[in-house]
Amino acid sequence: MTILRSPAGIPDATVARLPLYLRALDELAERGTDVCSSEHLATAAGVNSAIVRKDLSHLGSYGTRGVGYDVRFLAGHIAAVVGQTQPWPVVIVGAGHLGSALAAYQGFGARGVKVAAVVDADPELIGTTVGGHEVLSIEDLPGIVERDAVSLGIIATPPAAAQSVADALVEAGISSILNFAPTALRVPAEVDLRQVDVAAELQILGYHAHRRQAGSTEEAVIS
Amino acid sequence: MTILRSPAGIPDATVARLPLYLRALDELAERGTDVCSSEHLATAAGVNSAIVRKDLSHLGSYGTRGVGYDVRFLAGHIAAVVGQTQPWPVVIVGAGHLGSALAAYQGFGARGVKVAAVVDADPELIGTTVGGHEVLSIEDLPGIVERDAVSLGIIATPPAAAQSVADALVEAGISSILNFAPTALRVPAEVDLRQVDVAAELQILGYHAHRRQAGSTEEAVIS
DNA sequence: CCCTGTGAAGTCGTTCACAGCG
DNA sequence: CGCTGTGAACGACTTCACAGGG
Repeated sequence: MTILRSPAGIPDATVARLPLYLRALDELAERGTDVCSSEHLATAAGVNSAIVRKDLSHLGSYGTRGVGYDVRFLAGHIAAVVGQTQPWPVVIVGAGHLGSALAAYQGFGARGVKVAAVVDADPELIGTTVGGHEVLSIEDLPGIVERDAVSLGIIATPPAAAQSVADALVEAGISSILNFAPTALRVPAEVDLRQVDVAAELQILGYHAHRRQAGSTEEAVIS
Repeated sequence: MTILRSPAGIPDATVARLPLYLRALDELAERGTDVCSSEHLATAAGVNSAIVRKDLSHLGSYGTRGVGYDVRFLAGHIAAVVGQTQPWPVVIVGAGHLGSALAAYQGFGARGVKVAAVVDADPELIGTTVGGHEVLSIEDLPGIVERDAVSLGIIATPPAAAQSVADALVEAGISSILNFAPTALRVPAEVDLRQVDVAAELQILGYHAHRRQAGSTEEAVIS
């Protein structure tokens, strides 16, 4: 008999949407909604309802047919799946504009993230305070990582420094990296790397804007 | 006969990689590389070579068989496709930590983006200077958009304000929005919307980190 | 001979549509 | 009767493998 369906092998696309559902469910809960349909959750999360049902089915989650999902129960379930039962400690490398903004960001707490430390290589910045965190030396990384059992690192440095920072993070034992520097990083296969490139996002938007403008005047000439 | 293959209908996945190629090509050009193979470009951009060739084939771009691609020519061609022949003016809404960091970001210039204005709703912030830009009132949006022909907007406000800001941007005539606020925005279909959610990225990384840790101890119990 | 450009195959994700349960 | 959960159809993207040109 089935006792526990361990949520193994959840598709990446689904995993990427779980945080959206979590956020949407938290909002619904705050507004006093106890139960919601897939349709309801879908609009709150900005996706369509078929995909919500398919995604949730991957977690082996139980809704009630004819009724919907228990908001609090589902939120707790998803939180457990993403390992957000207790906050993840994160180390931010780079105390420039972006690093400071991230260090000061108030929204992390509610999303299961807490800033363990901010480090930088620049002696001028070390010792200053950003977002309530004293900036430490990047030399201290190994100690910080071990002491707070940090497994997530954020790179918020200029591109030229990003690769060596990544190496240092891996060396210190960090296995998940979020990189804001516009560079392709080389990391070992077991390290999980995600990229945020604001300029690239704008260029993608630019492409579509460009097509909208040019679309009417330009014409394809084929054959 | 085929005179011009207008690059219509480029797959979204390809469009999303064009900025990476552009960045990689610019780096190669700076290092004095004149010609590069798909393999070469692939490693510089952090993808694999088959996808580079397929992507470039969508642009109708010409490499030389047995040799590779002319770095400068290809960069110019991609820049033209994404509409980056001249910088896109961008308006940043929200002069908090994140908005300030974006306003001060030095990397936009090289990537075909220029900050046209920074606006905020908070009277305390209006008139201050962030990243060399005087913060203007959000009331001035329509004027700014029209004067500088801005078509890209960045939302860097608290989530509670994001929807009304989006409405204001659309109202002012902006058709492409990059949203940093963790909220699902509702915009007209003709408006292009992209989302950057740092906390969500960290949660995704958290999921994998969680599985790495728990994977060995937990076990699936099926049937 | 090497590297591009591309059909074909394979993989992954989404959407559809409905059976089944509360 | 409504909504979940899911097989099946569909579509998109990636990878393979090789024909073809410089």
